[in-house]
Amino acid sequence: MALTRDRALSILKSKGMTDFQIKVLLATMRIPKGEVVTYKELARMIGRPKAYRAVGTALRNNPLAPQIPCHRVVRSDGSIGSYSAPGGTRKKRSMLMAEGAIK
DNA sequence: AGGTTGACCACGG
DNA sequence: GCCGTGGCCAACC
Repeated sequence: MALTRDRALSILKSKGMTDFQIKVLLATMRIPKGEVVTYKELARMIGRPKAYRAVGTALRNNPLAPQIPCHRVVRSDGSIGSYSAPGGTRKKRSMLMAEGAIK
């Protein structure tokens, strides 16, 4: 069963996350399977176009991976980026390949 | 209140 | 492709 936006919001809030972190994670939820966005694009989506570095810091604490698909966020130069959830960057790459998002 | 730490970016060399 | 440098921003100590 898919995680609804409202349910995610209440969980994240109960974790004591900041508004910035919550906005990042909610925006990440909107990335469709089979697509990727960059950290920079994600920053622009939440109205903080220059906070792309902080976006990475926020995703690092994603308590709902991979239900909130932070593995679909990659670097602007096309490289994979990192992944702190169980399985690490290797897992990130394999999930993206399984979704057909990357080579 | 100030310094440090990152799942980053752009530009060079 | 690699590495260094300066810039950026939120969280953390």
